[in-house]
Amino acid sequence: MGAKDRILDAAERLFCDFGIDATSLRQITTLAEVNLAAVNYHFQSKDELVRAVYGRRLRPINEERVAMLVALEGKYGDEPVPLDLLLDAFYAPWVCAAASVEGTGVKMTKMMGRMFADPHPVVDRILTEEVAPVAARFNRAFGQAIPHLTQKEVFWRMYLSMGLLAHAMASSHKITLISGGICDGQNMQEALTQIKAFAKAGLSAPSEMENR
Amino acid sequence: MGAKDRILDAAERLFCDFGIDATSLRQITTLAEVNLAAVNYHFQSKDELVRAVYGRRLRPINEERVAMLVALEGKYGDEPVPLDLLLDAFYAPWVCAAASVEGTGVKMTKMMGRMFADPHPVVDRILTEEVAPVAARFNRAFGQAIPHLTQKEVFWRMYLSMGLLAHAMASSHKITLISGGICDGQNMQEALTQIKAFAKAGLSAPSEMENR
DNA sequence: GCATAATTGAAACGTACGTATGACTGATAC
DNA sequence: GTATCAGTCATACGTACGTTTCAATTATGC
Repeated sequence: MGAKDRILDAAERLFCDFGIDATSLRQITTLAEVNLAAVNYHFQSKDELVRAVYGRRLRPINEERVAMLVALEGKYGDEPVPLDLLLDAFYAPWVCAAASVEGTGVKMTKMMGRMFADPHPVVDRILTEEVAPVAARFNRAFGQAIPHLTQKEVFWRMYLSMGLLAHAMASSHKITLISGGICDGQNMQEALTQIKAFAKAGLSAPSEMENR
Repeated sequence: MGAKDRILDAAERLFCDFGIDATSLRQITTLAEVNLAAVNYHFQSKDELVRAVYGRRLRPINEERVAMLVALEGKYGDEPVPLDLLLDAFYAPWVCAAASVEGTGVKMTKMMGRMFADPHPVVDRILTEEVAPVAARFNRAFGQAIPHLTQKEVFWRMYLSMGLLAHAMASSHKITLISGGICDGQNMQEALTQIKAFAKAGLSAPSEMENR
């Protein structure tokens, strides 16, 4: 494995554990067993390295999400796609990706879940570039699946649904702590089951606008 | 207003916008118009300043949450408190606190919402000290309000309910962006309405365990 | 096999960080 | 009036940061 990939792996692992700001290039290059200058050679700056680290994971995830959505829309034609299946396309690729790197000991989920809360400007940019378009794509499908809601409500609920996953991912170890071990936040299958049940009910809830 | 409070205010404002790591003591003392050494005089270190900044806001919020819960439990006796009212006690003090400092231009919500995702060790400690006990207190009440769930499910759903608020708080500006201005994440009343509707349905969803 | 390009190496750059020091200020107490 | 003490100040300390430099090395094309 080349130096470039070793840097990406090391950076990812450290970003997950300590965050971007608290991770120095020297920590990264030490862990990757490459020279310090290699980062600025292969990437141009720390910011570009961050983009590369996120992009490497986000791109395939989002491609799969859109592919699943397109397949569902093709299957159901003009009818709305059932919420269950929509949520699978929305959530499952995240969990699969997380599971696929789990063996390496990388807690990718924490880094990904942090995206929405991270104040780092680079993360804002990554979110806009990589995630926002996919969200917009899904928003239409959710709108058709829950037609009793206004457009505004659909946005809100889809956004909150993303938040459920982000929260569970970002602070997976904390539910284990708080619950005294009853819940296992690291078990992504268990988490996904809970999240999906919660999100499905939340999305289907009656409109708040109707009552006015 | 004394130097100590001016430091707290300045630190809070900067932590909200840029995060803890990306905020230097020099930025804080410049904004607060105090000498650099004042931070280490009034607080002992940056870490202790962080604790003070969070504690100043968290303590009254959590006191009010518990007070509301106690009042509800007193009123309903042995009967379970309705979920609606429980959620009010759970959520409302946050929103009130956020609204009360809104006039100062401080986006307290972002800092608070970030708590669950922030990898900074000091934040972990704050969460354990200030938030975890209150969460445990509410968990019992939620368990009684949704008796059709297992203990494990109650934990999960309460945790996800906290996540909804955290997500909306931490990334309030991002839903405005993504939705193209249709939703207003800064409008905490609008957010609270959406979050409560979502959380109520999510919490009340049928058990996933029953189907096995 | 040799010219050329790509990559790595050790070391230094300037800057910024959190913290510590010791002199100075101004009020309060006796 | 002077001793006391909380608070402020300018300044320096040591360390670590991201980035750059340029020579040394390795791989590639012909």
